[in-house]
Parts: sequence; structure tokens; C-alpha cells
Amino acid sequence: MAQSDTVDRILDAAEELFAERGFSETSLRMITSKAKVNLAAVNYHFGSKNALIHAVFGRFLTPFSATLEKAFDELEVRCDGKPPTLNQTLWVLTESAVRMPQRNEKGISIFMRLLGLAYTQSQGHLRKFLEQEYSEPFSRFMRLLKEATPQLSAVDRYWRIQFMLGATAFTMSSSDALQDILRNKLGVDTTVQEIAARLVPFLAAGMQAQDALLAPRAESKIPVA
Amino acid sequence: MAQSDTVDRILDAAEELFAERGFSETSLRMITSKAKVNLAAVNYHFGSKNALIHAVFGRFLTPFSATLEKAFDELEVRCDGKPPTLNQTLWVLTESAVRMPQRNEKGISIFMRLLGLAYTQSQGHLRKFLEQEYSEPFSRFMRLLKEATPQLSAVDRYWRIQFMLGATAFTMSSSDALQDILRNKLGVDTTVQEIAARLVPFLAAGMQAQDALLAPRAESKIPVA
DNA sequence: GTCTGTTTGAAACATACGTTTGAAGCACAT
DNA sequence: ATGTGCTTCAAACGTATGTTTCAAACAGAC
Repeated sequence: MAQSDTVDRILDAAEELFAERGFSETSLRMITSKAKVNLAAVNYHFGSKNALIHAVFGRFLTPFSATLEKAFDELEVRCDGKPPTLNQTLWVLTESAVRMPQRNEKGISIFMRLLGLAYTQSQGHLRKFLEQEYSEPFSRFMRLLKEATPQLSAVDRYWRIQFMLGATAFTMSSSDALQDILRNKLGVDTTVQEIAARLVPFLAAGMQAQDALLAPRAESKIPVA
Repeated sequence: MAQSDTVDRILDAAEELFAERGFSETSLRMITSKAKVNLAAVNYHFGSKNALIHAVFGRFLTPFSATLEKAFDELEVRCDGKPPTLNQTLWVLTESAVRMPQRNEKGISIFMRLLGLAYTQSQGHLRKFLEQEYSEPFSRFMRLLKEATPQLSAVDRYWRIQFMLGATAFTMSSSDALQDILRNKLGVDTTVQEIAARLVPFLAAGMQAQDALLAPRAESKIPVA
């Protein structure tokens, strides 16, 4: 069977297990037994566990970043000259994510969960890998955000972007569990698309909130250090 | 020295290392050597590594939840009858966190980072422990949120609360790294207090955003499944 | 001092991990 | 058929982990 589907089977299993359990909590033996391949296959095809982690990210991040670039291009054409609004920028991002061709029905939530883990689990090697591989679409997104929120100071913008990332990564990364809870509690079904549709207005409103450091109640103000 | 400070030395070291590196990435040998105690001391005093993790959380979560209960009591008195506003509720929460007596200068960020990890690293035993130990202040907070946002549907409120939790847990769990980046990029120093002061308005604005499912641009709308 | 219960210490235990090895299996060109 | 290059396989390697063991050290009561 051509260059053997071993590589893909490993990637599929690794992706799912990493998303479920994190990186250090997932052993090569779990991966290879789920993928039904020999233990040595990972080191043979990828070289090391860390390299496998990089490959898992590369497999979905490379096409995603291409899709995103194109979507940003279209957006800028559509806006000819004028900088896109915050809402437009956020929508383009979430649409690109949601529209990515999925390997299976869990695709989008695995995708999100992995992104969240990449930020959260301070695996030095991963962060370095992502920075040098995907710095371009990332900084382009940042530039668009900057142009869409000229009223914010650089520091305010920086932190609010982190808040957005957090809300997104966290929600999407546990979207399965959260959907289950909601179904049990309120008997409502939700798709990832609907979650995204709820998330974007939340983020946009947060980004455009009034100046951050004007505390709302004098007696409630936190003393500055 | 009384019942020996071994227990506290272990807790101090464990707390710091867990916050820095996560749970599975921190070995008992790292902890005991940092604490300058014998390896066996952990299992002697705590029983197991998992029990040590619970003890680390218990040590700061129990006083925190007491502080929080009192703060909620005061808030409700201050509002006599009327339900507290969203801003008030969020401020009371962050103030209670920020004002907790700190063991050292890193106290608050360790505190936050651990809370973030607790949500993020899906350690089953930890989640179960936290749920059955601290369900009361948690559900009280939820009740206050509900009363503060009567205009939201239950489903909207549910998702927006998840967004808030995500933004908070994520930001706080990597607050050190994020502060470093900001220092290198813009040469600005930030305290955890300031992060909290920026976070609250962001969250409040997001919670009170216009109805979630009115998409902003027709041609950008995500097709409903 | 001597006994008693608790705490510490060095060493070992069993297990799990990532990685390496070298033989076997396989497809395919010659 | 034979040789060649790639892939699979079972087994082992070395190291690190959480936990247990049991003797030594210690503190306080008598």
C-alpha cells in the first residue's frame, strides 16, 4: 500500500490522544497500540516523540495557515484600502477554522484543543517550532487586529488579545464536554459553528470595552501594587 | 521544631514546581530535593503524589473560599435586596483572589497558574476533588452571575460564562510567560493586579454584548450546519 | 536512663517510559 | 531467482518514575 499508511495512522492516533490527555500524559505505547502499529515505527518515521508532536501540528496548521492567508487576502481586497473592522477580522478567522476540511466529526474540536494545549503546556520545543514555522499568518492577524482597534494602547491591546485567545482556546478545547453538560442541563444541542457564532460577539465586545484601567467603583478599586 | 516543618517545606516546593512545570512534569524527586527533605517524606506525610496535589490546592483554596464567602456576604448586605451588578460580582471575585495573604512575592501568580492548570490539565482526580470540596462558593458565584444578567437566555449565559472562565484561566495560567513577552516587546512591567484590572472590564463587556446570534455581516455568516 | 511513638534516612522495588538494535518481511528492478 | 532498499517486528536497553521497606534517629513521658 504505497508508502504505507503507518505514518497517517500514527498521526491520527497521536492527534486524538494528545488532544484528550496532553503531551507528557500520552505515551508512545498508547499511540502505537491505538494506531495498531509497532512501537518502533514512531522513532523510525518521525525520529522522536517531540518530532511527532511537531508533525501532528504541522499536518493541520500548514493547510490552515494557507487557507487563512487566502481569506485575509480576499478580505483586504473587499475592503480596498480601508482597514477591515474587528468583526470582519474575527469572522474571517473563525470561518477559516470552521471550514477547514475535517478528518472526522471531532476534527474541529481536536484542532482547537491542540492549539490550546500548545499555548498552555509550556513545552519549550513546541513553542519554538510554532513560532518559527507560522510566524507570518500570526503577525498578519495581529496587524489586522491593531488596525481594527486604533483606540487601544499597545498594552491594552496585547492583554485583550490574550483574553480572546484564552476564551477561544479554552472553550473550543473542551467543547465536547461543555456541549454534553449543556445537553444534560437544558436539553439543548449546539454545533461548533453556533459556539463560534456566540464567541465572536463576546470577543468583539470585550476588545472594544471602555478603557480597561478605569475601575468601575472607587471603593472597589484594587490598590496599584 | 514541633510537628516538623517538613510538611510545609514539601508544600512550598511542590506548589512552586507544579505552577512552573505542571503536575506530571514535576517528579517527587524534584520536589523533595528542592524542599531539602527525604524522598520518602512525601509518601509518609501525604500518602501519594495525587494526595500531595490535593493538599497543595487545599492549602490555598480553603482560605480563599472562606474569604470569598465573606466577600459575597458583604456584597449582598451592601446591595440590600437588589441583586449585585455584574461588575460588582466580578470585582469581588478578583479582589478576593488578589487580597489573599501571600506566602511570598510570587504568591498570586502561583495561585492563578495553579487554578488555570486545574482547569486545563484534565487530571480526573483533581477535578473530582475540587468539585466535591468547593462546590458551594462555585455555585453561589453562578447564582450571582445569573441574577446579574437577567437579559441573557440560559444558553447564552452558559456559553458566555465558559468564555469568561477560559479567558481568565488561560491568561492567568500563563501570566508569567505573557508578562515576559510584554516586557521584551514593549518594555512594560505588569503586575497580576493590573492584569485582573484589565480582565474584568473585558469580561463584563463580553457578558453584556448584544444578542449573540445576530451575525454582523450577511455574507460572512456561517451557514447553520 | 529507658521506653514509646513518631519522623527521617538510604536503599531497593516494580513499573513505565523513550529509544535502539538487529533480524525478518516485503515490493520491486534487474 | 537474486539482490536491494525500505519497512515492520519483537526484544532489549538505559533511565526515570512513584512507592515501599526497614533500620536509625529523635522527642517526650515516666
